[in-house]
Amino acid sequence: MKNEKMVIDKNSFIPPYYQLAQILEQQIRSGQYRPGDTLPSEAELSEKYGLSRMTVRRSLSQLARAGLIYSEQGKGTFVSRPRLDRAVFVMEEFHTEMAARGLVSSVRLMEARVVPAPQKAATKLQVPAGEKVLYIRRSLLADGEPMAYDRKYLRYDRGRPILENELQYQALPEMVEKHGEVLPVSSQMTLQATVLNEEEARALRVAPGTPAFLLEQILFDNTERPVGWGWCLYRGDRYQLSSQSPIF
Amino acid sequence: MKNEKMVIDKNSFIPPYYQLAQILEQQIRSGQYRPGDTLPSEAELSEKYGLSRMTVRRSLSQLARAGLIYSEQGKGTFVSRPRLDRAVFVMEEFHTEMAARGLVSSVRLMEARVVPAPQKAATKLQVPAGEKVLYIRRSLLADGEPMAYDRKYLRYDRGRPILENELQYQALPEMVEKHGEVLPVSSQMTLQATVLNEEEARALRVAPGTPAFLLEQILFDNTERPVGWGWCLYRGDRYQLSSQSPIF
DNA sequence: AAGTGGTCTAGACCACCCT
DNA sequence: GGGTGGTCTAGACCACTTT
Repeated sequence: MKNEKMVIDKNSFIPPYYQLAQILEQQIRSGQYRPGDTLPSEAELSEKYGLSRMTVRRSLSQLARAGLIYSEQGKGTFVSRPRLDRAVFVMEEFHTEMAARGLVSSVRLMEARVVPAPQKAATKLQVPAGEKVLYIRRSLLADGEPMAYDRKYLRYDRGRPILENELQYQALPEMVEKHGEVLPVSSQMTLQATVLNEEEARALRVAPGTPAFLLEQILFDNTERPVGWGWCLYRGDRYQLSSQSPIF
Repeated sequence: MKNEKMVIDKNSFIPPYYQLAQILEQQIRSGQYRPGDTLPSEAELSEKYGLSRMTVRRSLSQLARAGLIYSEQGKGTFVSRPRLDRAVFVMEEFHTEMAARGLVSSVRLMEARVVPAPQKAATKLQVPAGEKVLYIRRSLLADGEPMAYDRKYLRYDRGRPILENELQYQALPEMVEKHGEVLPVSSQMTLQATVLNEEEARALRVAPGTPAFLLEQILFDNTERPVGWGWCLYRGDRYQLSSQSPIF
């Protein structure tokens, strides 16, 4: 096992803080430092690699953000135990996701009406039951094949005419802004596993009973007021989520 | 609209970099700076709040990590447009999840055998087909009720006796370590929506056809060698994932 | 040329932990 | 008290963008 001291190349295009982070990461992954081990102190690393302490700290904080190490004030910096029991799944917006798969995505508007808010929608949108809201149903397609089925209730404060091509092509946030005259700034989503009923299966052109992801979404404006609510169903036979490593 | 200059309280227990981050965040969320707007330059903020540029940069990088702002070299720092179309779901380990819900979790070992690796398992574990591997089936319970059904194949390099209580109570990473004598350091998971077949439904004591999350997991050691593979089924009627805001 | 963010330094003081 | 990490400063040089 070669134990020779790695050095920082100050003429490299790679900044020193990044070089040191790579060196330490390699030493951890190779087992030179094992989970629970204490890393050299910041002062030691600073001295050893000829960097200022601030630069060393930047390397360490990068590794800490990635979950590889953690620090305790007064005690030291330690190698984390691997957390295999925790998964992070990122669900990208439909068009982004399909583009990444090399598919051409499109949207088919199935329905867009101003309706009296049903009880559940009124509750979620915090409007009186029966208040006029915008209800839309859309089919999200990849290479012409339905992949997801989106149903949403949106606040509809002003009597602004609905332009069909806006609904066809715009992402939901812009739609809400156009029609409710407010900009949604935050959202809350839950993901469930479900099976499609007859109507949903018909919309997605699959058999009833097919498994699906159910994504429920609530949109809020900057006063925490809900401005949109609904669900999007993703075909379970075409959709899966992969765990992502923490960003580095 | 009060436009009076907020100030940093240097005697506060809250560090200045955090105070400035809070001030800027409030100004963004209140709409004082809107998406796309340019924030004051680092030099201006430094002068205005009486902080060094490094401290100002720390505040800004915290907001950038949270996704509220972003910087472009030579141009400036800008307020991000809200990304409502992207959801991050975190799936915690079973015991952690149940404890958070206030439930008492337990594990029931249903089967643990050394078997010749089936084709699929051999491929995933990168061992010859028919090689001896450890196969386990476990039921994960909350307050005595089955919530998840876990099936895994593990490499089994040494002829070490299986201690049943280890399988009962230990998390998977430790199990792999004990029996394969290697420490898994990374994993790869995919999440799918599915419906339970008869055997799975029986294990979870629900009706066949019930929706479920299917979590497939591959564990790797530090040489990228797969040491474990299998699936865990989570009852769809009891399990849902909620989107998390980016860490701040 | 002037303004911006990106990186780095060499110090400093503090809070915390251990012995 | 000596070692650790947490925070902050006042400069510096650089790369990039805009004027």
